[in-house]
Amino acid sequence: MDKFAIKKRKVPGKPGELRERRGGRRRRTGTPPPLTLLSTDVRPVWRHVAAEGLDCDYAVIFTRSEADDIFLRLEEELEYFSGDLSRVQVYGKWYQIPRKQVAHGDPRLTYKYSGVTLSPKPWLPVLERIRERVRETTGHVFNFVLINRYQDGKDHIGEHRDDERELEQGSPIASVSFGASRDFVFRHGSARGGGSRRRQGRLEPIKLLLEHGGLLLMNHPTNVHWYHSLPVRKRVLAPRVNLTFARSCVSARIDRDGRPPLQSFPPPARTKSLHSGQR
DNA sequence: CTCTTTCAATCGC
DNA sequence: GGCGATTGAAAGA
Repeated sequence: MDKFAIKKRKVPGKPGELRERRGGRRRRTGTPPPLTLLSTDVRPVWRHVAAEGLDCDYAVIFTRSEADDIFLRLEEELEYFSGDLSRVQVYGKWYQIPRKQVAHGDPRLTYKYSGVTLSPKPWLPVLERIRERVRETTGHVFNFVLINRYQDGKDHIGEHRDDERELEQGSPIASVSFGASRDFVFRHGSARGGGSRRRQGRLEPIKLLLEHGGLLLMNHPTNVHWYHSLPVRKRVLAPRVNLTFARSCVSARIDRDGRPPLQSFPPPARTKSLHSGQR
């Protein structure tokens, strides 16, 4: 709790109001500080990423050793969705999604992804540790996290916007990365689709490198007009785990008489949406 | 009922 | 290796 010593102070150009205390005297020669202090003695350096309708902040918020430790724990402890929850239909054909995916969050929240309603699994200590650091560095509290694991550079995610309809109005989305660095691309909605190359005055794509221990904060209204993707990178051979934190306001329907909703996992199939055979 | 949005692989350059 | 264009059924507004 006091490991990542911070104190409140307004700092221009920062996404949050919090900033770590500067501890310059710690690096005296001959008296190395305890490893736990050394490993967290980092002040995040924020980079603001802005364009027309795009407002993001990026910083590495974990030291190398913290990130190494967290990455190992994530690899050991996470169990990703499988079966119907990891398949998607595109242009009439069914595919395994080109990555692994799992959701954790407060009980009774739901999350819709490509027509499938996911119930998040309960929080794990390593996830709460990450969430707490994000809160310390941004001032925002999140109640849900969608985790994507990219085995190597062939795993990817196509262009999409994060659906803000289910999020609390105006709340940002925090994307935290561990493992291999990967390119990340924003494209404006008007720059997509056929013929867009010829259009004058179009907005150029914005490319970022998401690093081990890095946090990308996507502020409103970024996700309204800008799409983002994690493109294939054939030369990347190592895995990356990404955690997208959000503040959801969608609790499972019911609540009419305060009855706790039964965990629907998988949700009762109201439609035939998960079956490829029937046609 | 109509309209909009969404996903990933494949092919050509 | 990378990028743009192309492929449609299903869901939700």
